[in-house]
Amino acid sequence: MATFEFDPNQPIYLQIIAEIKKRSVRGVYAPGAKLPSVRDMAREMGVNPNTMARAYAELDREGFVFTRRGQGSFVTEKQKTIEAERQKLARKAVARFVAEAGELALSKSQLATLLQKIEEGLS
Amino acid sequence: MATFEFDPNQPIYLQIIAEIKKRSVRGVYAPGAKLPSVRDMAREMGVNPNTMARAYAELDREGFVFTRRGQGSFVTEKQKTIEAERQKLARKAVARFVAEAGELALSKSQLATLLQKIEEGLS
DNA sequence: TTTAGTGTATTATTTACATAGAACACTAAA
DNA sequence: TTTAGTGTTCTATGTAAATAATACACTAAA
Repeated sequence: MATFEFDPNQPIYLQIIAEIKKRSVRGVYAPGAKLPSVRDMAREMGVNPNTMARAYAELDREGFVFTRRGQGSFVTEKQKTIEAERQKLARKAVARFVAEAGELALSKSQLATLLQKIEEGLS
Repeated sequence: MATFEFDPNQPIYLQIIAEIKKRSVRGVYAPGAKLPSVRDMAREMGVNPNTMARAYAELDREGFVFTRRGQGSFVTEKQKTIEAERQKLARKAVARFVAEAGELALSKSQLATLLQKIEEGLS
């Protein structure tokens, strides 16, 4: 199976947190859905259960996930929270792109070309 | 002075490498220009000289910088290399944005709104 | 009550990163 | 030759992340 691809230059538990949020945002996990158990998800992604437990605990602490001891961990039922996460991630993506474009001192024409590529890449 | 802002979740030496490349791409350091000494740059960015030395050594290994022992380190004189770096970074920025948009399952209208924001943000 | 499946906690080990401090090797100029 | 300014190397220390192995606490169902 997959064994998720991790960026070796970023803590794994942070990448797991981001991945679970993105899955929730795009509906892979519905609001209130039960997440795979710590051990199952660890096996699925190819990491140590302790690392997965850390990710789950952090998601719980943030309120994005709620945990029932003995039962499992579940994505929040609040659609508002999930929708807020989508907006947050979308804004961050735009902000980063704009920042990077600035840091490269791209000309307007160069930027226009890139934006066109984006639109084409999604058609 | 500045004491550069580093992301605590990414190795500092990698962020330094990226920063020097971006400065070169946007002309802060001209092709062939002498970089500040390891000790000066370390002081400027607020890191340990050993960390800066690691960044310089890596840039040298990549061929983006060349070093003359006893004289200093210099940005490559090959404009081709710098231009290639600009293109690489630009492509990466676009690819990441497209990937993130996909991971969020944004609708076409949502994406169109974001793209418009980008164009506005640069006008 | 027993069992299996949950999350949680603990201890130990390894590795990478960053810092600290010092020394070395080379170059250019006084 | 001496000095100052380069990059380079070395040893030591502290910290965070990840793994490994184990045990504990709770829940639901057999």
